[in-house]
Amino acid sequence: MTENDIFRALADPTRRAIFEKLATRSMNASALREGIAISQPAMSQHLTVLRNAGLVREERQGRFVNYQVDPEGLALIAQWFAKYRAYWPTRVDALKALLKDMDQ
Amino acid sequence: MTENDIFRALADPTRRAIFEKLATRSMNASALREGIAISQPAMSQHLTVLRNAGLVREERQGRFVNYQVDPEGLALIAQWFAKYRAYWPTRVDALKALLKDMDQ
DNA sequence: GAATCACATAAGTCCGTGCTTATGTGTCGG
DNA sequence: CCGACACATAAGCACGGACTTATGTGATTC
Repeated sequence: MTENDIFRALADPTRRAIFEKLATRSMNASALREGIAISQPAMSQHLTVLRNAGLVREERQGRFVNYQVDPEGLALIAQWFAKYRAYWPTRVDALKALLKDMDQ
Repeated sequence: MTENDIFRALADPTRRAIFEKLATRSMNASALREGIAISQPAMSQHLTVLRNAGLVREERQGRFVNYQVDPEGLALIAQWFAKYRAYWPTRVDALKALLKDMDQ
């Protein structure tokens, strides 16, 4: 689970699609395949890459494996981007709104 | 300059090193090579990738080409991460400090 | 307990990509 | 203008990665 693992995991558009789908709600590998044209082994391999990157967590439930977003990977990569926040043209207003959200 | 271009550009550790070096101060391609074991053509190719991703801007100055961080690419990718900010374990205090910095 | 299901792993193939060497293009100094 | 310099582009190669088919593993159902 290194910075490099995370960037390389997110470099693949299929894996980003998987991650984005998991961000809406946690689900198992079969459910993840719905709507994404991909074979079962390919999905399994992608999930392994995402898991090794710390972007996804797995939890066995009988013969199913439930997957969910792992905050650790996101935190690590958010830290990387924070180093360059000076270059972000982010509006202060948008940040204030975000802060308000988090306070609630 | 798509989301995919940016992620793929950042997937390479050498390109991240180049970008990080440029984030400290803008410089030309020769100066960028110092400290990074890389040939001149390889550096040129990496800079092309970073430029196409919108992560870097170039500005001709005589026979030199000065490179600097382009905020556009960072903004686009920051937007992507913002979608998953709900998963970030970011401290509210850290955000408040950031907000304070930006107000100044 | 045998078949089926959900998923992982193995092995092979193909294509993209990062490197190299060689050469091209444009700019400056003498 | 002519050599040197800063950088870009071309072409070829070698490796990694995403896919495939085939098979393995463990849990469930009847």
